[in-house]
Amino acid sequence: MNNLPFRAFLTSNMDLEKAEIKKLLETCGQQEFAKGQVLLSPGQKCQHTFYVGKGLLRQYSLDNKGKEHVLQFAPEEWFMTDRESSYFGQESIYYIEALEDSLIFLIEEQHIIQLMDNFPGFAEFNNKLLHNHIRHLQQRINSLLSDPAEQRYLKFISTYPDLLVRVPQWMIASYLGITPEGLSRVRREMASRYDH
Amino acid sequence: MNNLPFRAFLTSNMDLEKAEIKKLLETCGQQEFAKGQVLLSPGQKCQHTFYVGKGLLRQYSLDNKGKEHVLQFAPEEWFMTDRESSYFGQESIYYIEALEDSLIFLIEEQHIIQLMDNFPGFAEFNNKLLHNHIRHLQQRINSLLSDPAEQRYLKFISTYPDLLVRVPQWMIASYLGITPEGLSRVRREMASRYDH
DNA sequence: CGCCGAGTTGAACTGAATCAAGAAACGTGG
DNA sequence: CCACGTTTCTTGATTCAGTTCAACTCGGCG
Repeated sequence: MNNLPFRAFLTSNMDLEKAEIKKLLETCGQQEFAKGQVLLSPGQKCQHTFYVGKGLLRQYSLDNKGKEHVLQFAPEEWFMTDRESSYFGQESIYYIEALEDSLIFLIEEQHIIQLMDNFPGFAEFNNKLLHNHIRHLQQRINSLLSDPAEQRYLKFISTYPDLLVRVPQWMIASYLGITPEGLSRVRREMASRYDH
Repeated sequence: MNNLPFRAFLTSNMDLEKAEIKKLLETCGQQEFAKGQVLLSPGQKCQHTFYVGKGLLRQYSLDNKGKEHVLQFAPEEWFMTDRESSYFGQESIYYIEALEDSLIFLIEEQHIIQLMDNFPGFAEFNNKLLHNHIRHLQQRINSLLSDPAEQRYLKFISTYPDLLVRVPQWMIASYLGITPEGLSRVRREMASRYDH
């Protein structure tokens, strides 16, 4: 079966040896999701960590007024899961949805634990992923606390230039914690400053 | 030497065996910090993960207007570190400061890696800590995106009831992403609703 | 006693939300 | 390939939550 995108990513990672990669690829499934398809809904337990081989996922919540709030995006070569749910076994409060037709590799939490127990290299690999995740979350919190809307938008652009063209503007607004109208105005303001 | 608080915490953790605990306690140092003392400043590399045996730490950043923003608090039995710095080796952009006279256990990143390599149980322990950290950060982001100031305050109270009395109000305001005046008004509003 | 940091309060202000409407882009079926 | 409805984006008018600035109180502490 064609697990090339995932295999290539794992191979490029220095921490992992052939045996570990083989074992991981054996135990993980893969599945195609059409644009708009939902991989996880509130109330469900998140069973997998998703690796995005192709396409784009987003995680979002719904507040009590029915408003969506984007927690994160995951384009190619990113992992996405609701760790609150998949690791701690709680019911999730989030949606995970495919924003494009996507090829997803699915890893079960128990297999991650097993691999960690058997391969120190995999434990370090996993450790690195978690630290990376924490780094992003921390930077985002700091930005939400410190920066006005425009700066958050600028940081978003420089961190995720590709998403700018793949994701509708109102979702970016949601990710930034402002309304679509708000982001529209921020953009107009920026543009007007630029051409005098 | 008296490493009892840390030993007790580690012993109560199911993942860890005696040998691992012994090794960890051997390699980690301990130090007392007075109230107000700074454990990490911007520009430095964060060399340690801090375990709080007694006392209270906070991590905060300074924005370009000189305003403080509290990233997190760490009371007894919590770990604190700037993982962006200690793991990725970058210079930190945060302060870590003791809010009370504190007894701190210091663990070096390299020792964590070593323990992970030698003890699968420790890898799982570490894994759990990281997942816990991620869970908190994610919940906070969701709250910052979804909830108005008052709800964020209510969540803070129910999550960290003890901090309410140990931390000055203006720091809690900073943690919540509002001004001290803002929080003062929120509290007045809540109180007035309560006694009619 | 006097000082200083913490908390409160009021008045004016502001960044962003809301509401409503129109324009542009997009997709789908005929 | 066009026609249609739907979604996205923009714009304006209004409202609102929360900020800013300044004054005042309170309690602890040298």
